[in-house]
Amino acid sequence: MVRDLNTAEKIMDIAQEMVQTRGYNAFSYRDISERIGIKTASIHYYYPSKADLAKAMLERIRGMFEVALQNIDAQGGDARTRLAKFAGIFVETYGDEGRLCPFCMIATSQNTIPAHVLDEVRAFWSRGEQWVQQLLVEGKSSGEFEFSAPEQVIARTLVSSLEGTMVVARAYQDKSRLVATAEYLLAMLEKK
Amino acid sequence: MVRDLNTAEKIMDIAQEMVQTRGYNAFSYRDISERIGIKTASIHYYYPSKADLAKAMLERIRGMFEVALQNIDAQGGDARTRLAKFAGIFVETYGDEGRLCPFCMIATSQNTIPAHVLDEVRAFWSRGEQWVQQLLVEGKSSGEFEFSAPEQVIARTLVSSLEGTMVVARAYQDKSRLVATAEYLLAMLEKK
DNA sequence: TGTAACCTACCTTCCAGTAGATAACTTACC
DNA sequence: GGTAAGTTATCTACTGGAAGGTAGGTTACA
Repeated sequence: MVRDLNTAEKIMDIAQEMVQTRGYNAFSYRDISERIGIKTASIHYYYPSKADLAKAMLERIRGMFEVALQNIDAQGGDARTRLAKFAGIFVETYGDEGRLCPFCMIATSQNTIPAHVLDEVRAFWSRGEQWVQQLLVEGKSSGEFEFSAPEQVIARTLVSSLEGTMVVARAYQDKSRLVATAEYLLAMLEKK
Repeated sequence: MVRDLNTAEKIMDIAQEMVQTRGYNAFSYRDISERIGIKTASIHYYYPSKADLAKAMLERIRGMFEVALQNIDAQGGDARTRLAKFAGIFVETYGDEGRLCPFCMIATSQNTIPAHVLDEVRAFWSRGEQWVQQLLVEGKSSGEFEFSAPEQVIARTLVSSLEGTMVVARAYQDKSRLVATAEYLLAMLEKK
């Protein structure tokens, strides 16, 4: 028999896609099993419970997110450019088929999941907000940005606005809504 | 026998609360039946399918939203005040227990519901955006607001940002995130 | 021989939805 | 005013399927 050492990842890939497109409570182990051709019991072998699967999936995405942030930092450039790349992560996630943010999807299901899964969601947003906040401080002191509100408020607004705009954009099947809002939010920070 | 003429509304009340707190795919006719003390078959008498229930519920909320908008207009006041009242609708919806926007919740389930239910979601947002856009035009011509982006982009951003911020605020159980973001988004429109 | 990676078979619970009965009230008509 | 017919709102009982999860067996490779 041909062994596939990446079954665990395949499971997560499909779970992630389904969370992004349908939501946590609208996909089942059966859905996954049919897609990759194994039985549902085999999925339980890798992820004993659905919450375990969700948590592992969110951990993996957080890791990828961290890499993306560090890549942006490594590439350098001015604050405006880096912030645009940050927003670009959300636009890329949305893709062509309207994939929403997995953390946002889990957050909308928060009263139906174990509390420790929600820890992942907060960890993701807190990290993103912290990264943006730092960038705002830099951009302000370098004179690129001009604003009077606290960096924390602006950073939080940026992140949560992108999350919500992904949801709305998909309802209209209009990616340009996401792009336009991202551009507007960034433009507001620039010197008049 | 004592008739209760409001069973249909009771059903919708509970359905709405559950959509806001748990999401469309995380509540059942059984949940409702247990709460109001009737059998699930009786709920089907009023709303043959779950999608019918969702649609009726969204229609009702849109009606209440329309009334709220007209009340704001009727009360008058400057553009900034009226826009703050608009944002206040979202803050009030959030309440003390973190109730999310029913339309946002349905939108995150969009690939699991009939298409005509999503029409309600778009109708809600389109109406809100249109109202805000009109207000932005007024506020700019009166000199209250100052901005260079198209009114449509700003209106869309305002609405979708509030939606997303409700989700994030609930994850942190921190209503002040919602209030702070609403204030920031409004402050950005004011003359420097 | 041990273990990783599956499988079959099963359990319990839940789900949306249907069929058909029934009791209570309303209306129409004599 | 009495009664027949229809309507409303609820019930019991059920269906077929899907859900998450478990127990224990099998296969294949190291």
